[in-house]
Amino acid sequence: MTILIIEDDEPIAQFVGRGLEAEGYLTETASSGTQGLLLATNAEYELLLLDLMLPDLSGQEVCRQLRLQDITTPILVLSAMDSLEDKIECLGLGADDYLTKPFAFNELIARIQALLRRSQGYKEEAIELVVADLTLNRETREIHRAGRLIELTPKEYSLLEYFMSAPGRVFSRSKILDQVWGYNADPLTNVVDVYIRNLRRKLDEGFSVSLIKTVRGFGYKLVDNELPAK
Amino acid sequence: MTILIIEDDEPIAQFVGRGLEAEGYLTETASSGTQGLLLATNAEYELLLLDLMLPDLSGQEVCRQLRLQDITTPILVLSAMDSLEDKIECLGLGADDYLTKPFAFNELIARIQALLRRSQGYKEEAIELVVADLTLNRETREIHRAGRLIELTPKEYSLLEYFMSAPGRVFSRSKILDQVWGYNADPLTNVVDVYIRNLRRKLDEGFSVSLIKTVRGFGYKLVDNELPAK
DNA sequence: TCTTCTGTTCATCATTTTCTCAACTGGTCG
DNA sequence: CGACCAGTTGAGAAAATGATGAACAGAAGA
Repeated sequence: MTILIIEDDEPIAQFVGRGLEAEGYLTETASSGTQGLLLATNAEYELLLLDLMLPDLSGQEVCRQLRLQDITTPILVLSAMDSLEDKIECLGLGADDYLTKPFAFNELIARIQALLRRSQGYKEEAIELVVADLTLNRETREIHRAGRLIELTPKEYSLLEYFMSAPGRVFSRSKILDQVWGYNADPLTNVVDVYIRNLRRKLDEGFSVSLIKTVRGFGYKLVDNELPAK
Repeated sequence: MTILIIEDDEPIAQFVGRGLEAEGYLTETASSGTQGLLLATNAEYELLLLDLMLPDLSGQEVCRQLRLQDITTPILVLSAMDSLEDKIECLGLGADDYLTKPFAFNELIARIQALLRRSQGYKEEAIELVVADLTLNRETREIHRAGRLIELTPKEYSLLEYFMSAPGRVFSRSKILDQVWGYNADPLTNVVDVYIRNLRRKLDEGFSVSLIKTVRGFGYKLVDNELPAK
């Protein structure tokens, strides 16, 4: 769930970024058109917030290029220009929505949610995830293993939630970094390993069966729900 | 707990908004049909006040779209048109009541209360909320912990009521801001933290068990009523 | 009008979390 | 056998987060 903010005005970018983070989104910022285009082309984002007035490459151009490359990430244009033509031009170039500055933060959130809902379809998210004797409740944020409450830090929680969304599936380190950390700036980091370790310590302590399996050369996976074939 | 006013005539919107706030409601305003539709779709409101004559998207259309999306928030239409047909058309589109401008403010209040009463009747709102040894009585607005009366300011009361409506559930700061403060113009404020602190001071003073739990990195929750999962 | 009470912001402090680093383990393969 | 690779682990510095007290403005009430 990462949102890319392409905006050269530092204070605005920061304001929007922090606000979105308070809403629970991950955010990244690009401060120029070319940088934004580059990031949007090479990483997966849930949504792009695009300013029109950018130093090197205009927002319009960023938008056009992305659509030319068949990148369908929803684009919400933020602009100081209030003219109908600008709006129409942007929508013609492939933007999905258009919001005029200054705007109420509320409205920004509403539009983002609307776009996300539209792009993700209506897949109902389960409130409680269950894998083997492990349960994760999204409403209370509580995790139990065999009835015992397990306390996790936010990152540990996100990581486990990600694993539990697809039990049995193998996730590569870089995929995990992308989805849980929201960026892949440093490909040499071993945070993932470290967090797997922390999770293992908290989840498996006192139990005989380990829930997270290492897949050598690929990554990690959570044990499957299915009964072991015997 | 918030009423959304969809009205493009600034003075009227302000007049109604202030009046409702004086009555103790939280209000928000949308100045166009699309904006109103957007907000009503993506945030939770208790009631919508809908003008028919709107710049971009007519009130009728807003009404129709909302009902198409299965959004059942009560809608009170405000209109300058006094014809029976208009009224019938609106009610046919899913509006709940119809008030002709100009109207007496008193009448507006009366109809709003009627609608709220009707819509909340379905929800079967409990008069007394109970969590652990804490009780909140909506009729007397009294709060007791272990029999001891606790005095709260209005904001503290709203906050606690919100928490008690879903014990055990984790609420993010922004969600709390949305629901209790009714806006999030400043997503960076820490009022919520401060109010939690006030509540804790008043609720937990002299008791050994704290009722409000911090969920680091996410928000707060009230202790759960349920027995621990076995 | 004056006073008190509420709501809110701000700065500071303590704690927890995140992440990097470097040493370590154990299997694999020349 | 020894070098190497992939992953594991512990420790600690740096950053983020939450708790708290104080200050203050504006609203409500006397």
